[in-house]
Amino acid sequence: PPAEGTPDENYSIAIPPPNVTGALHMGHALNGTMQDALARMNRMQGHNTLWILGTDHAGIATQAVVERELREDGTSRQELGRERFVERVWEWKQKYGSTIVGQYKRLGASCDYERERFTLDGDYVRAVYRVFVALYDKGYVYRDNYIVNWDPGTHSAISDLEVENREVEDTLYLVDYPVEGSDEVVTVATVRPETMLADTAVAVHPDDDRYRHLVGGACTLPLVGRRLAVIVDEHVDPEFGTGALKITPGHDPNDFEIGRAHGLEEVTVIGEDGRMTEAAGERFAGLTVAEAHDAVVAALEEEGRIRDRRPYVHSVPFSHRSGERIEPLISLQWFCRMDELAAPAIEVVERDEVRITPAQWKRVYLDWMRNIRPWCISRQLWWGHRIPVWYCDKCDETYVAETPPERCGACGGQLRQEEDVLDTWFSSALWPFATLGWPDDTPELRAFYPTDFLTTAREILFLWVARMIMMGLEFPGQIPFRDVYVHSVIQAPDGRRMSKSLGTGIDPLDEIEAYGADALRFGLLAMSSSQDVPYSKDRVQQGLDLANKMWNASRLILLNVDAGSDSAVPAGTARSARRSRAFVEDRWILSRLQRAIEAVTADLESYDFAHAALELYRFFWSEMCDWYLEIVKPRLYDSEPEASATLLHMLEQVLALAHPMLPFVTEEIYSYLRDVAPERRAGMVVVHRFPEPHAWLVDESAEAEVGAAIELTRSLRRWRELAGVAPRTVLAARAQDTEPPELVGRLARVAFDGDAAGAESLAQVGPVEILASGDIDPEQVRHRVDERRQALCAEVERAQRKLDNEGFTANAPADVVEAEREKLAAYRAELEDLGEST
RNA sequence: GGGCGCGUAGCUCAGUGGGAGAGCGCUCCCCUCACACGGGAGAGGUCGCUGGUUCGAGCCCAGCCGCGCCCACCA
Repeated sequence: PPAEGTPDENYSIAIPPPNVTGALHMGHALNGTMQDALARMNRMQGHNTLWILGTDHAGIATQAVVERELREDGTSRQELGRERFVERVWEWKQKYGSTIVGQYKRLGASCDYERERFTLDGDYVRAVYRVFVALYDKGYVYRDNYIVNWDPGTHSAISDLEVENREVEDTLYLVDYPVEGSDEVVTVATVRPETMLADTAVAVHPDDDRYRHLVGGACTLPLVGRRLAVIVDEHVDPEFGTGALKITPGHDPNDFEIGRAHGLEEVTVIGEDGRMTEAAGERFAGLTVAEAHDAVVAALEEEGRIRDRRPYVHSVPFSHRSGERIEPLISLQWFCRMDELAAPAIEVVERDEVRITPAQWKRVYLDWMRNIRPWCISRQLWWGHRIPVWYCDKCDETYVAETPPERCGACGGQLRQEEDVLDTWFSSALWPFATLGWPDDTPELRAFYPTDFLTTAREILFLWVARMIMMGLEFPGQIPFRDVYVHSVIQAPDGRRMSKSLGTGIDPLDEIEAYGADALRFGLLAMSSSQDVPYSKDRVQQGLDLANKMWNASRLILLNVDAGSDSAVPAGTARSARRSRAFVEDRWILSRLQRAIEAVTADLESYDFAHAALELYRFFWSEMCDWYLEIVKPRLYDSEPEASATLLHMLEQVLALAHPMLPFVTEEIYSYLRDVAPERRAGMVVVHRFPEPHAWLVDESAEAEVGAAIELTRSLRRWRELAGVAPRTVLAARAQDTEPPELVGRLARVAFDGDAAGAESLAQVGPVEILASGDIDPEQVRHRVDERRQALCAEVERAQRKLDNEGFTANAPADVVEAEREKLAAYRAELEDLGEST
C-alpha cells in the first residue's frame, strides 16, 4: 500500500514476528487468520491497509538449531569462533529462514510480502542500538553484579519471564550448625545442601523468642568452618522448618536480597559451567552440582550434622528454553530499570487508549506493570544484537554508542566490543515502529503508526506486548497499537497442550492439505473463544462444508441465471430496488441480508470471530440456501429477470461478506460471477467494497410474510411426519380463509385443489385444512394428534397459571406479559384446531 | 499464598433476569434436475452442588465441590 494518509484513516497491523526457526503452528494459524480477516475487511472498506510481515532472529532458538547442525558435523561454535559461527547462522537463515513466510501464504494471509522485515536487518539493528544508547544515557540501562537466572543449558542468563516453575519432589535436610561458644546448635532447613558451602549468615525472625539469645552471636559453618553471624530479618518465616534460615547470597535470590540489605559477603561456589568452584573447597571443587549434593550430604552425615530428612514438594525454576534447572548465580549483566518506562504504559491502559480485550487481561497487565522489576537484557550468546558497548584494553574507559571511536579517547588503547548480545525481546519490543523505518521520520511511520490491532497469546503479554507499549511511548512517543486482543490457546483435541515433545501437535499445513485453507480458517475462527479450546476437526469440516455449499449454490445460480437481467433490473443496493421488487421473497432475502451484514461486521469489529463465522454460516446455509434458493428456483429456471438480478446481487454480497474469512473460495467463485457481467464487476473480491447494511432494504413486512410462510411450511411438514405420510405424496388440502402462497404448496407438497370439496377433513394446520385421501391412515393420525393435544393442554395450563399470578402480571414488563398472553392464545387456537379433527 | 477463568444435550461450545441453543454425533424418512461435503422431520439437558435475592435465576449474591491457567522469594 502507498504510504499516504494518516494512521487514523489507515489500517495497519504488525504481525507478531514468528521465529526464523519456526514452522507454522496452530497458534500462528489462528492468530494469522484473525489478523487476515481484519486486514481484508478493512482493505475492502476502503482503508489504506498495511500488514507488516517479518521474522524474529530468536537468539537462543536459532543458535541452538545451528549448534545442533555443527555437532552433527563434528564441530562446535567454539571451534568455529564467533565470526564464522555468526556467518554460518546467516547462511542457515538465508536457506531456511523464510519457510514460515511461505506457510503464511498458504494460509491466505494477505501480508505485505514485498516488505519482509527481519530483526537483524541493518536498519533494524540501528533502531535497536539507538534505543539501547538512549536508555543508557537516561540511566535506565546499567551493568551490575546481580543474582540472575543462570541457564546451564544455554549457558546464558535469562529473564524472570523465561523461567518456568515446576513442582518437584525433593528432600528437605535439617542440618545442625554449632553455635559459637556454646554446646547449642541451630538447625536450618535446606533442599540444596551443596549451597551451604556459600552460606554467609543465619537469619531468624526479629520476634522469634527461641533464637533471641543468639542474635548478635554466630554459628560455625560445618565442613567449611566459616563464621556465620546470626542476624534478624523480617523475611524469615518462623513457622517454616525450624525458623532459622541459612543465608546463601550467592545462590539464592531471596538470600541475595537479604544479603545486600545486611551487607553480607557474597560467596560463589557454583560456576557458570554448573560445577563447583575453587571457593567450594578442595573436597568439592570440580564436582557437578549433583555430585556435590551427594558429597556434601555424605560429609555432613559423617560429622553427624544431619538431624533429619523429609520428603518435600516445592516449586523449582526451570529454563523455558533448555528445560534445565535454573542455577541462580551472581553474575555481571546488563539490566534495564523499568519503573520510569512502565509509568506511562500503565496510564495508557488505565485510560483505555490501548484497549485490552477480553477485559480481564487489562487488570492482569496492570498488576504486573505496577510490580515490574528490572529486566536482565544481556545474554551470553553469539546470535543477536551485540551490545553496543566498547571497553578499552588499557584503561577503564567504556564507550556506549551506536558507533564507537577508532581508539580509546583517553589512552589511545584498542577498543573491544562487549561480548554479550541483547535479549531477543529487547529488539521485538521495537517491532511496530522499527519495521516502519524508525528512527528515521519515514512516510511509512507517518502513515501507519500507531498500528490498529495486535493479537497475541497471553503467554507473551508481559514478555512482548507490555514492552512494546513501553518502548512505543518512550521512543516514537505514541502507543504502538490501539487494540490488543488476547486470543485463546488451541489445545490438542484431548485438552492437553499442543506440543512437539508430547506428540500432541497438529500441523496446520496437514489440515490445509486435508480440508483446505478456507476450511481451516473458518474452523479456527469458529472454535476460538476467550477461553482455551480443544482443536476440533469437526469445526474445520464445517468450514469445508460451507465452502463446498458456496460452490454448489454458486453453480446453481451461475449456470441458470439470465445474465442480461443483471443490468436490466436495478441493483439490490439502489434505493429504488426495494419498491421495484415484485416478489416478497426477494424483498425478504434482501432484508435478511442486511441483518446478516450488520451482525457479521459488528462481530468482526468487536473481535468476536467465532460469532462472525457462525453467523455467516447460519445466514448463508439456513436462510439463503435452505429457504431462498428453494423458493426462487422455479423463477430462476424460467429466466424470470428479477430472480436473476436478485440472485446475482445476493451472491456478490455474500462473497464479499465471506471473503475476509474464506478468501480462496470466494475469490474463485467471484471470477465466474465477474464473467457473467464483466462490465459491472471488474477486479477481484479482495478489493471489492465490503457490504454495508442499508436501512431501506430492511423490510419488516416481507420478513413477517415470508417468516409466516416458512413457519406454515414447517408445520405442514411436521404434520406429514406426524401422520406418517410419505414425502412424495402430495397432500390434498384446502385453504380456509386466506389464500396461502404458492410457495407453501410447493415446499410442503400440498395441493390446494377445489376438487376435494367433498373429502373428509383430517386436520387443520394454521390456515390450511388437510383432507383425507387414499394414502393416509386416519387411525395413526388420530393417535399422534392426541399426543400433541396433551402436550398443548400442559402448555395452556402452565401459561394460565403464570398469568393468574398477580406477582407476574403486576411486576413483569407489559410486553412480557403480553407475549405470554399471545402464547396462551396461540396454544388455545392450535388446541381448538386439533379438536376439530377427531 | 494471591489472582483469573471454567463446570449447560453423548462430544465441543454459544447463551449476563422472562419458558434452554448451535455444530458434530444419534434416530427416522428422502439419491426431489446446485450440493448425500445434501434435503426433511425428530429424540436427547433436575444448565456442578447448597442456600439467598426476585413475581420470575443457566444468568445476580454467598458458600461448597471439581478442573484449568497466570503471578508469587517460605529455605
